[in-house]
Amino acid sequence: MSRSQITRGARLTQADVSTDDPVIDGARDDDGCNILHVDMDAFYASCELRSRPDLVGKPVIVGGDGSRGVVTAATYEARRYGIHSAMPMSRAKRLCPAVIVLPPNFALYTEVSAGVMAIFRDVTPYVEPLSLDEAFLDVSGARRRLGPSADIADMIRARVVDEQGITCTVGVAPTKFIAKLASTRAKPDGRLVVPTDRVITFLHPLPVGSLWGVGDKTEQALTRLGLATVGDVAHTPVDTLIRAIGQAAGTHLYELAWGRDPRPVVVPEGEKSIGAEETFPRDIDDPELVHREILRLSERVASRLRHQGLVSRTIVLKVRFADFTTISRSRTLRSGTDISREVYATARDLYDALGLERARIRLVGVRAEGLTEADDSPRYMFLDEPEIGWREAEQAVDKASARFGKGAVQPARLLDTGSSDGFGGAPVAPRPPR
DNA sequence: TCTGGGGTCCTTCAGCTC
DNA sequence: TCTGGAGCTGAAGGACCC
Repeated sequence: MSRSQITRGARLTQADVSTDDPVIDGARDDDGCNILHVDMDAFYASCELRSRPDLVGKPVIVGGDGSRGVVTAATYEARRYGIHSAMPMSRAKRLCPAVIVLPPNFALYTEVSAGVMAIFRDVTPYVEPLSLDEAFLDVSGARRRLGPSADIADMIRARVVDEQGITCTVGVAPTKFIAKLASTRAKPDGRLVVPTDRVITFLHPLPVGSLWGVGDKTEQALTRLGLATVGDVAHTPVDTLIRAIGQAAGTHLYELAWGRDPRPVVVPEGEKSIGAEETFPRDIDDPELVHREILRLSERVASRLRHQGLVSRTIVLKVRFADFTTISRSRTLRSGTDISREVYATARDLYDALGLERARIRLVGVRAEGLTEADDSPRYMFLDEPEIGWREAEQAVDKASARFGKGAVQPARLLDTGSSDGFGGAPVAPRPPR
């Protein structure tokens, strides 16, 4: 997306967004519309194109290029070929042989995201990020200072282009759910206001898959009931929905279908779990290789725990087999831990307890749940545990990694021994500081 | 066609305590 | 002492989101 394509600060007209939409704004009819949903357009791809202007206007996708990679983001030019995110890379290349594939650069996306979120927090303290590239904003207080919600939305769009060089789309509505639908409808590089009195008109013709929380399985269940649109769901007795899809989902969808979504914009308190997982380049059946991968993942998870000053009480091991069936096993510890060695010991125990004999494994994952602040968490010492132990040693490793780079210091088992297992190792010798 | 990686939430079931 | 129910917690798995 080039800057020249963007009508900076301009109010959208009906034609800017859609020519056949019965509820498109264009007017200042945004009373009661205090919620904004801001969504970056093809975020990862847009970040890449900032430094590669030669690729603007071309079909570009971001994603892993290995045999099992999937598309993480696609420019709108690539989407014209039917490419979308989560699609296997092999299929994307078949659909568009000329597509340009870029590897993901999450450090860059995190940096751009921080800049964008800072713009949001300039507008209102009530910002609820959903991911790196989207957030809800409650602007009910900011309206007194900055004007109508639609104007605030346009100001945000202009600032994101000016300061970060990418475009975004904003949905403006009385509730989070409708605001999100509005931004989806107005994409890319648009803004759509759905006033309170037009919510039902906007909502009911949409397919059931538009409802938040309706994925493949739920859509199939609703289709079996003969429900195709949101309006169909709204006119179905809630008990029928509960029988088909469960208590929570049934009542939730019924309320959403009538545009009722009382959830406020919540400033997040912190993460609830931290995990890492890895799909092997090919399915493996060697327990030693699985142990090594569990060690590598445990190191990553524990390092992130220490970095964020958190400890975890529950360690979860995830295993996906060659046929894509997935199981998980968990164990709750006596006290929270941020020690790689303990995370690994627990995850490895869980794996060994499965008693898998040469089962073909596609993926393993390690997740830490039950997170609390390390300072608040009591630590139970064992009698044979030295006062200065693994925790201090691993903190020293963290410092070395920060100075010399990731992988500068790591368990000997993870060093590349020249084996031909295909998973390799990490850099061995620490580099001297410059 | 052949499915990544990082998360959250919900449901179900089992075990424990009162 | 035994038994059943309620309530809680942990574990496992599924579905969903970006």
